Amino acid sequence: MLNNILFYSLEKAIKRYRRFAQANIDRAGIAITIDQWLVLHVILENDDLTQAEIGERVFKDQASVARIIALLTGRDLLAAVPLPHDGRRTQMRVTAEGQRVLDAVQPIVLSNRETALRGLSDADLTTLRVLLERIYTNCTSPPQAPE
Amino acid sequence: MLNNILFYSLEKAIKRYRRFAQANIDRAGIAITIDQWLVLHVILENDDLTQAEIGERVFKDQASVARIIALLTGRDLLAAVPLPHDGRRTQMRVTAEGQRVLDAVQPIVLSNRETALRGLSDADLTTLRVLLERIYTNCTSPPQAPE
DNA sequence: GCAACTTCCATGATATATCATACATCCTTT
DNA sequence: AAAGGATGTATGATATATCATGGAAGTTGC
Repeated sequence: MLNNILFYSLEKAIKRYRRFAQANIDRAGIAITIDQWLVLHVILENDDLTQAEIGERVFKDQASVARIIALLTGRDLLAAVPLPHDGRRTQMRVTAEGQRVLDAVQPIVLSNRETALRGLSDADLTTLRVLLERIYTNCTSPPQAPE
Repeated sequence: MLNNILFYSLEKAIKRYRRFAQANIDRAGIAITIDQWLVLHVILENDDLTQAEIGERVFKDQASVARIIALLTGRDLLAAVPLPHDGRRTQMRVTAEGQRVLDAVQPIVLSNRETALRGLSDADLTTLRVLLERIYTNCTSPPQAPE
């Protein structure tokens, strides 16, 4: 039964956290989604990643990243500069407005995390992380034998 | 920094698990999504819930439940019988085909959970659950004072 | 320098999440 | 019974997730 309810607790916690975090951003009057913020943040730190590489860092697939980038570009938080040496790609640049949004969201994200983790010790966090990573790796190589 | 990466681990674990679980259902040749299965399962156990009540049990909102029910009904896994005493509602009934799908998916779900949690002790699961519940409650009452 | 392969991105189709709203139906109060 | 409020459902708009595919551009082997 523990086994049974664990994934409920997981879903429950993550969904609640996401709703909570988004609500706090909304309440601050900042028009960006958490997912868009994540992508923008990654691009700020490394502007020469492919969409697939960005996706790896935020656990999204390339298609999702492409659409998020399109939205960020449409809102002028991100600008695409063609790369001369590779016609398939463009270099992403966070615009001044994008930087403003990042700066505005940053303290909210920190506060969200702090609130969400209130009462959890460092040891708790480590335990949690280790167990979650274990679940991740357990799900990574499919169990079925070669056919 | 622990704080920092925890939510990454959370996202990572849950997304991986969902992909893993869905892949195993797909591989078994069963045409249903995990979310549809969840809703169908809840309805089987209790066929006189409102969409909002179903949503509470699977952490979805009423709109999502409505759409999932529409899909299940369209695939004849679920049938809607009007309730005589309340014209707004219909009673949901899992069809024979729906029951077949539930039965087929059940062992896969059990095996998915077992695989995902391999190597975690009961104590680990309890710890995990307690910590996740704590995150949930931490995010539940917004921190800001009444206005 | 061309064919085959690979990489990168865009996009269609479908499912879900969220918010908001519309609509019908019920219930309560007077 | 009529008005007002509450409840249950459907649906629009937008964002994301996933799979699949198409097309452009790069690379490799010959």
